[in-house]
Amino acid sequence: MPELPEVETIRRALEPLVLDESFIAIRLVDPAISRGDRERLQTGPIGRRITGVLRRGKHLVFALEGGKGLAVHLRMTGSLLLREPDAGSRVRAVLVLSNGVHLYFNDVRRLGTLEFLDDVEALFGRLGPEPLSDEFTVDLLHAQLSRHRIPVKAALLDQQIVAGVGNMYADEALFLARIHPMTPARNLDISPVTSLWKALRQVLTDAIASKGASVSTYALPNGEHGTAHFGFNVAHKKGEPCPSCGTTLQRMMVRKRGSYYCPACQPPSGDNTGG
DNA sequence: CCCGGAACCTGAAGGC
DNA sequence: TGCCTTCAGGTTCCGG
Repeated sequence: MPELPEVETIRRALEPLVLDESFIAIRLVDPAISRGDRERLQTGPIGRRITGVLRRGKHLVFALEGGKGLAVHLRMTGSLLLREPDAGSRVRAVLVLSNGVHLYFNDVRRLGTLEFLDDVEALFGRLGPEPLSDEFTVDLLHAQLSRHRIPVKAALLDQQIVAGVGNMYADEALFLARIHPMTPARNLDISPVTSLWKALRQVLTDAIASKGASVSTYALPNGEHGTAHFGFNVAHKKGEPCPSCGTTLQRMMVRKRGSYYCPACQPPSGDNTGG
């Protein structure tokens, strides 16, 4: 499941391959992948110089001349590959570049999207702060969380509160910060928010260094797998002992999302056990 | 505004 | 063995 570290890893891998090149064809194998107008998606990006590959939250954007862009969202099972996978291929689109590079948008579940952006900044403006940016301070996180009474786990998944955090890294960050996932976001004082801020930055930075977590279909463009999941403390580890205290890790549903946590290290605080 | 829940999608896993 | 149901989760939309 590509989250911020996975998308950032893909961005870093692709940028040197496409910088200053241009798209010469956008082939829609499965037209349903298109978000917005299909005609524009196939014609808009053609011939425009690629000025960079950007990431904002979980969005990957090929920045094009004139403030325009080609946006990719991999959702659950999408990947951008330099070679078409021979087995189990579910190629939904092929991006052909002026230097001969082909990018195969592979996606079993068909939830991923491809969109031509007239204004890249408009997309970016709809998202919350980047957790690894200088702008993202403890005070900003505290301010964002204080506006919501929803469970902190749900708040971390809200892309308008913090951009780029998904289910795995939310669980990992809450574990490091020793915060129960059901704790109402606005109940968190500056002290636990400081712990959460540090945990988010550490978890995301470490995962990027490990080239992302290959727990599902995630792979780098060259087919390589990331190793961040080997460093997970709680995510997808129900029934295993907590690496900190040995207590059996548990899984609970928070807003329909599976949430892994240590009941001893992350005890409920106050009235947050309701479900 | 705030929040919960359904829908989208398909392969894997579990129940009977 | 096989059919059926549920689950996984990022995002968007709808309803209370």
